[in-house]
Amino acid sequence: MLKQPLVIIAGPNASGKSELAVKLAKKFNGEIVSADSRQVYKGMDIGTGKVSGKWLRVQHSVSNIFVRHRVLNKRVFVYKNVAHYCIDFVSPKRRFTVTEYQKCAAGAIADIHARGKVPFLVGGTGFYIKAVVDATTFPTVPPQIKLRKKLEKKTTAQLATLLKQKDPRRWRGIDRKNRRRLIRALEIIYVTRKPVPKHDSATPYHLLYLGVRPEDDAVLKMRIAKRLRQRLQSGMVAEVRQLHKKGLSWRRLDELGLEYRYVAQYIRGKCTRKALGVTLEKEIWQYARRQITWFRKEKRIRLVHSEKEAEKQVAVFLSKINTGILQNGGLAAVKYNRVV
RNA sequence: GCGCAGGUGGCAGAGCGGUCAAUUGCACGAGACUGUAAAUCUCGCGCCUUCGGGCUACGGGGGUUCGAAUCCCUCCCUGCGCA
Repeated sequence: MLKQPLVIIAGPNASGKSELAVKLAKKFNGEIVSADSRQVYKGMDIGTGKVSGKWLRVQHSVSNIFVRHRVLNKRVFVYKNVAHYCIDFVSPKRRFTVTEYQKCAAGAIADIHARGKVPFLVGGTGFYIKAVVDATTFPTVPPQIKLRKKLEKKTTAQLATLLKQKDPRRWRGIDRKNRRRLIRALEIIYVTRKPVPKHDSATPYHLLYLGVRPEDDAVLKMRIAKRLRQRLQSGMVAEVRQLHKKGLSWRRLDELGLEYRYVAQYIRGKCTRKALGVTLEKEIWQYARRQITWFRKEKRIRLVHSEKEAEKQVAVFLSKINTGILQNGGLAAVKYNRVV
């Protein structure tokens, strides 16, 4: 079977991924699959920089002979007339996980392919992107709350020793000071009664992996600062208040990180408005650094510095792909109808 | 001008005769990442190094001592109180 194309657009916070993606998707008959661990949540809009799309009913009228489509009358998140998937669909009260994301994204991609369109995987969550792009297999052990509580009582050193006994191979590779990882590894071992399986992964797609990142750190910093100011001015605090009112505990908000963590602290009177701005700007920058570290490691990435360059890359990539779909112009016509 | 309290690495802030290139936190830098990933975690952080060590350092200068960031004198600066 032929591999289907997948265009990835990755980059740190505030690098302009979303807008670029929409432009490219429009131009190349694409649809967007978001790869953002926070934009999946409903009600988290301003703080995540979610595009201001709407949930619309969509009729996919596919006129493509290769496709036996199945999606009819589905609701789709649409922004600037481009469909977005894996976004704005889960309750923030719940803890969403990579595997769930993986299923959602893989499904969306298959669906987009089935309709003869090009999927654009766009986001800043490296781990999520990797899970999809390499179809990583995760051990099928869902989080065991009770077990975790028990393990949580042990010291980090104890956990490490335990893991060393049960699974030396995993122990060798793991970050031995990271309790969260140790606990998960042990959890897998206890449930499956076997060592943690080796990771296997293989790309099921033809990839074009694009990276966006401002040439200069100073530019990125400025963009972060500017964006933050806008968020704070346009209801960021109210959004967090609203989430809390709807039942998100402070603890949960803290876990959600960045804006959600620090605005919640501000609301609880733990810092002044001014201090909030300062810390957040710093924290977001640090986060961007972590993202960059992740993507730096990804050797398949091609850095693009402008919209033009990105367009060119996509054009060349798609023209090389020999699926027939793109050449014969059998592109699906899609209509989005407003849902009340 | 007098009295008191201080001046330590980018900042905050320990140390108060040797084991101090100097606890710690923050900032900064690098990195990890097998169902929380905006999370979680690690390492580095005066200068040089053949990684043994070497050099310059705790406001400036001078002293005491085998030895000072730590004690004394003096100068400069800062904060508080009195003028």
